[in-house]
Amino acid sequence: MNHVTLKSLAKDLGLSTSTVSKALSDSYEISSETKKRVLAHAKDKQYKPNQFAKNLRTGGTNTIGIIISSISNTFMAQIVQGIQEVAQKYEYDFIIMQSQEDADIEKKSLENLFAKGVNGILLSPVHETSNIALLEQMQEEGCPIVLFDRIDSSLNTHKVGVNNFMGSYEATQLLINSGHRRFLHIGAKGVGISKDRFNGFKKALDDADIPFSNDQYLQCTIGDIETMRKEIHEVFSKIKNKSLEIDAIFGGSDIISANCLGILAELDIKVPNEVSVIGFSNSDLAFALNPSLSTITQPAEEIGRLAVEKLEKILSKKRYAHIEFETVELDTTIVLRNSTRK
Amino acid sequence: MNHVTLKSLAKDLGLSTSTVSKALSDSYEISSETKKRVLAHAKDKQYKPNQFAKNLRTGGTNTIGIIISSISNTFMAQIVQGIQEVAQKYEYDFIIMQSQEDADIEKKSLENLFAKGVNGILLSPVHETSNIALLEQMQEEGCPIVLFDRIDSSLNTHKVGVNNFMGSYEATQLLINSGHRRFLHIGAKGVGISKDRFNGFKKALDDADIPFSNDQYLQCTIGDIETMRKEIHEVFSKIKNKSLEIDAIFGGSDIISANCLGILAELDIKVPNEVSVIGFSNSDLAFALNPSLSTITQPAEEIGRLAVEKLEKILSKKRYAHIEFETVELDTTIVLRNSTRK
DNA sequence: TTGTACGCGTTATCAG
DNA sequence: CTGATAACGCGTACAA
Repeated sequence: MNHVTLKSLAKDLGLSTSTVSKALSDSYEISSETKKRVLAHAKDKQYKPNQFAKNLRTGGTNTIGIIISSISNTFMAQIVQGIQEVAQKYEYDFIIMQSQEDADIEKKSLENLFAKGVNGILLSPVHETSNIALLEQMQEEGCPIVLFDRIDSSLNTHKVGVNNFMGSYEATQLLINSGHRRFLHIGAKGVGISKDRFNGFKKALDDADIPFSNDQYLQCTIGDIETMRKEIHEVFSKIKNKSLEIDAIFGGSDIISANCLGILAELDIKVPNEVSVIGFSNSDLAFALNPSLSTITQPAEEIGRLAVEKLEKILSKKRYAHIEFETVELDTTIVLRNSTRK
Repeated sequence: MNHVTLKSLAKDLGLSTSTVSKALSDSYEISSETKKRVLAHAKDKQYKPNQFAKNLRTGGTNTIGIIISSISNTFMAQIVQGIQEVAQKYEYDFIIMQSQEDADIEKKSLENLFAKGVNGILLSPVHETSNIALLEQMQEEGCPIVLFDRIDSSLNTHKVGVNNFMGSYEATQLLINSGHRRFLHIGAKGVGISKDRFNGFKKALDDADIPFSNDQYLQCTIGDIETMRKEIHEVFSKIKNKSLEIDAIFGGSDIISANCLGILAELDIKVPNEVSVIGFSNSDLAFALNPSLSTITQPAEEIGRLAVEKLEKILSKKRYAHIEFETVELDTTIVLRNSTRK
């Protein structure tokens, strides 16, 4: 009684495999009588179709590939949560791969997923130009790509993320309205959306006629956490010894924001008395920080959900050729906690 | 030029599919001359074997299933990182599923993975008795299971985790040595390893003749974060209004520890002046908290790596019958930061 | 050393 | 409404 297959079911019931197959897929060709018999027996025997045979036959895999920078990033984990939710709905499996902010690893992952014959890929690119040629080729060969989070790539496809410019603009404006004037903006080097975030920030300053000089903008290394900390530490030291006057720090990503607070504590710079801090962050721990961290929060799960929906849209219409690609920019939410002066 | 298959390669080279197949798998039956030709051509054509056909043929899938409570848990994310590392080495893919602390979802996930024909499963069980019967059945039917993190299950198999008793014992002892006497221990309700952690804690107290009453032990709900916070908040309120005298709080898991700090800050209970805090935690943010959180840290990635190695061991020896299962208990590391008085 | 032929479990086509 | 048959791409006895 090893494996229950179509054949074994057919034998049990005195039917042919094709009849059983059709019955199980609720084909109109089969009498409801037979369907009932087959279904009952299949359930009884706990029949599970062999996915590989199915995939081999149909060409599809019912699997989508996901490539993110790192799984141990709260924001990404939340997105994956959303992805899983909708993927389940459409009965997709998914394979997660990590690019670790490295374009070469990203390339390998893409090729790997493609070789596995995934139906489509959800990608948060390493940077705006990484592997564009490969991605285009994959699209042509019938493997649709949907970008999420980092949606500044020049690839022509669906993109799902947030309006980084606006989120940044509004947060900055809030800080300005509560009296902050000398800002330090810390962004991620080489990441395109960092530019949008910086631009939103800068626009708010300009609109309020607040001066800004280049030493108020740090583009720090991502991918290597130690280097990042060192870079931030260096600038904060200047704040500590008053060679750089700052009253508000704006962290451009989840990881940057978290590290800012830790380093400020190390240097014994009081938050928010000496300096306010606000940052893009989706960590549940933001509230646990002391002072709790004011954040610009992204609808991470919604990004994940929408990304799958977009992919499904392409997948379901594959044959119908021409698709109008769109970019969805969701709104961010600003949560003011205790790291910012009122 | 659609798909490159064995057949197409064979045609190109004027060979048969079987020769090509054997050449590609480096069979001794094929002349090194032919092998070179085939390999070169295959590389040229970017031939990728169809996994589904291969799997269908061989029965295996080269895929392992992973079931964890939640992907947005730093500790689990780190474990997955370790898993990925070793899985890559053995050329395994992996599918991640989340049980969300729910035994029914765990069951569905197990069945799903089994139906997919994964080679084996890495599982961090919802609790010590969840789905034991199913797991045993799956093992019998040739799907090996390796447990990690929560290794108190009665299932007979390889298990990889940490020595929770000792980690807890030593941490408590440290706090005792620095003068703490009135402890509050917060564990996760229904999770077996919480008992080990509590027992280690209790033993340290006993060995030092420190009295302990039941209201110094809170078993809080996991799976629903709001409920957890409410439960913790309630107890901490007693500390605040002095109806419960406590000078040290011991958080029994990553999530618990983080929430403790947040709630203490909310209630304006000074750490470590009024109360010291130490907790099991693997969050990178521990250092970013203010005061930074003293932690008992688990070698998460190593747990992941070892778990895959154990699984591979079973997989490679499948035919050789009798396997001696073992339980690996790695050591924890205590990192004292500023949340504990010296 | 190479080629032939079959089967893994499924779906799809076509005939009955 | 049902059944025989082919095919998906691969690996492997077995034959040459």
